[in-house]
This record gives sequence, C-alpha cells and structure tokens, in this order.
Amino acid sequence: MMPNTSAVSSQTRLQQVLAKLKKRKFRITPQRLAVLEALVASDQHPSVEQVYAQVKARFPTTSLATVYKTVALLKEMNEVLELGFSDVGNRYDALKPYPHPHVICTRCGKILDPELTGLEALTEEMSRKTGFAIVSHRLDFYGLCPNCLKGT
Amino acid sequence: MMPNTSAVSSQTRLQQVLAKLKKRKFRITPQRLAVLEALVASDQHPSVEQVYAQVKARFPTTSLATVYKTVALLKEMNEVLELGFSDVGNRYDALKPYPHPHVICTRCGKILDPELTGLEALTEEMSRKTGFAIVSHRLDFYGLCPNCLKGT
DNA sequence: GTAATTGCAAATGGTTTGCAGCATC
DNA sequence: GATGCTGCAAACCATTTGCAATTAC
Repeated sequence: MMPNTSAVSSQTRLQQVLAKLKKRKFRITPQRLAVLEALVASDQHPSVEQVYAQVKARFPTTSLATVYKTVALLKEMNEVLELGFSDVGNRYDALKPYPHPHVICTRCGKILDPELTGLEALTEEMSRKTGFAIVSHRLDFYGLCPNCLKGT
Repeated sequence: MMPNTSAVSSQTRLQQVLAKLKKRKFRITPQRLAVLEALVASDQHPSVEQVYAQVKARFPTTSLATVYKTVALLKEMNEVLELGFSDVGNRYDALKPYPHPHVICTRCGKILDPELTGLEALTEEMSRKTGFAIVSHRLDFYGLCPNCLKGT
C-alpha cells in the first residue's frame, strides 16, 4: 500500500499522531505533546537539539532524555522518519514519516521534498537488475539552492 | 567530469591510491599500507572495526586510532567514500570513492553496486523541479536479495 | 636528521539506560 | 491507585585528540 503522499497540515498531522498514541494507550503528557508539536511544526527536518530547545521554552524542566525517548517511541511507531547524516547527525521528519527524496542545500541547509515521477522506474530498474525485492530506500541529493546560487 | 565508473581490480586501485599518497608526500608506513589493502580487498563496504581486525592480524601492535587516522586521510583525499548508516554505523568504499547507488539486503547484509541508467534522468528531474544545482547524492535501496528471498 | 606518523590514554559528543519520584488515566 | 513517564546522573560507544616516542624519507 502506497503511503499518502499529499501534503498534510501540521495541525492535522498532530491530531493523527495523537490519535495513534491514544489508541496504543500511551499517555499524552505535556512534554510529549510539546515534542510532537515541535517535530510537526517544521518541514526542515529538525534535530533532537532543536526540538529540545523549543520544548524547553515552554517546559523549562524538560530533559533531553525525554525528548530522545519520545522520538524513539515515534520512530518505533513509524510516525517519524529518521535521517542520519554522518556530518550533521540525525534529523527527523514527522510530517512525512516514510521514505522520500530530499534535496539539501550544502550552503544554507535548506531541504525540499520534491515529488519525483522517475523514482518508481528507477526502483523497478534496480529490482530487475539485481533480483532484490525492494522494500525501502534512501535518496538524497546535495547541491546549491536557487537562492544560494545567485550569490555565487 | 564524470568519474571513471568501470570496474577496477583491487590491485590496480591500491596502486592508484599509493601513487596519490606519494605525490602528496605522505609516508607509506606498513600500517597505512595494511589499512589500504584491507579497505580495497572487499567490495562489501567494510567498517573501521573490520579493517582494524584485518590490519591487526598482520601488525598486532597497530592501534584503532591509526586506522581512523588513515581513513580520515583517505576521506579528505576523496579516495574513500564514507557511508553512514544510523543503525550500523559508518562503512567505507575505497574501490568506488564517488557517489553511486547501493542495494542492501536487510537480512544477510549483502551489498551490490548496480549501474542504473535512470539515475541521470532522475537527477535532471530533481534539478528541473527545484532549481537546485546538484553536485552529489546518496542513493540506497533496501530489500531482500535473491538468496534470502528463497528462504522466505 | 627531521618532520610525519604511531600508539596510548584521555577527552568528546551524541545517545541510551537505571531508577526514584511524579503525574496521567 | 496503579502504571507509565519524567528527570537526573551515570553509562555507552564510536570517534577524535594530545603528546611522547618512533620511523620513513
């Protein structure tokens, strides 16, 4: 089954995840809610530290460990996508928690999630040439965004 | 300029890198040579620990730090490609030290480096849709290899 | 001979864990 | 009220670093 790839507002997405947490009988603590809201607030794939900073602004006693634990929980529920970068550490995407292509500007760090029609064909080519049954992928492009290109 | 993507024997590749090290006046120590040979001996993208184990078999006094330092040097010279995986840590490819697609079997860990003709078109589509000037990428597929599929 | 490299041990940084006390349901 | 969650501090693990001794050139 294909994931729903249409754009979802962060409000809707928040409600979606809250419903799944409740269904699985996890408690909705203020800290969890704040972590979730921070995750869902940005399409720029925030780091744990960035989430922590936002959460701490509202709940100053929150610990980093709690943020990590919440992220781990969401990861386990497949409600957040973890993107590991060897240079810049882990980033998270709670808006589109399924594999999808990224373009990352190596100058300003901006990230876009374009829809690529050619990806399906590429997966098919891969499968045909290797005999693998493909279940997932990771696809990131690196380069300069239009804005940073101007200043070159 | 496109990198030379044709298959290179590990012997040839070893000589290539040694020549570049000499040209840049880096010393060819026994430890470095052993690290390089271990890196080039496998197309399975070894970890630092795996390289270390091989090197230690021949030079028991070698330290892990030396392996890390050599790998860092090669990375800086663009003679090894670092592949970070959030679950399994960093892996290295000294045979094809430029971005290229991988398929990874999630059961047995086997890695293949197929040539995909559709990748160029996909990069072009990405560039056209976002206005980015693409300079690099990371593309990994995950699934089950033919062998592991049989035992399913 | 000299400057680079090694090997050790200590430091680092991101992430995880154990556990006592607290808060959600 | 019971169970799950939080926050703290310590533990972890891969990687990096400082430095004195060694070695390639």
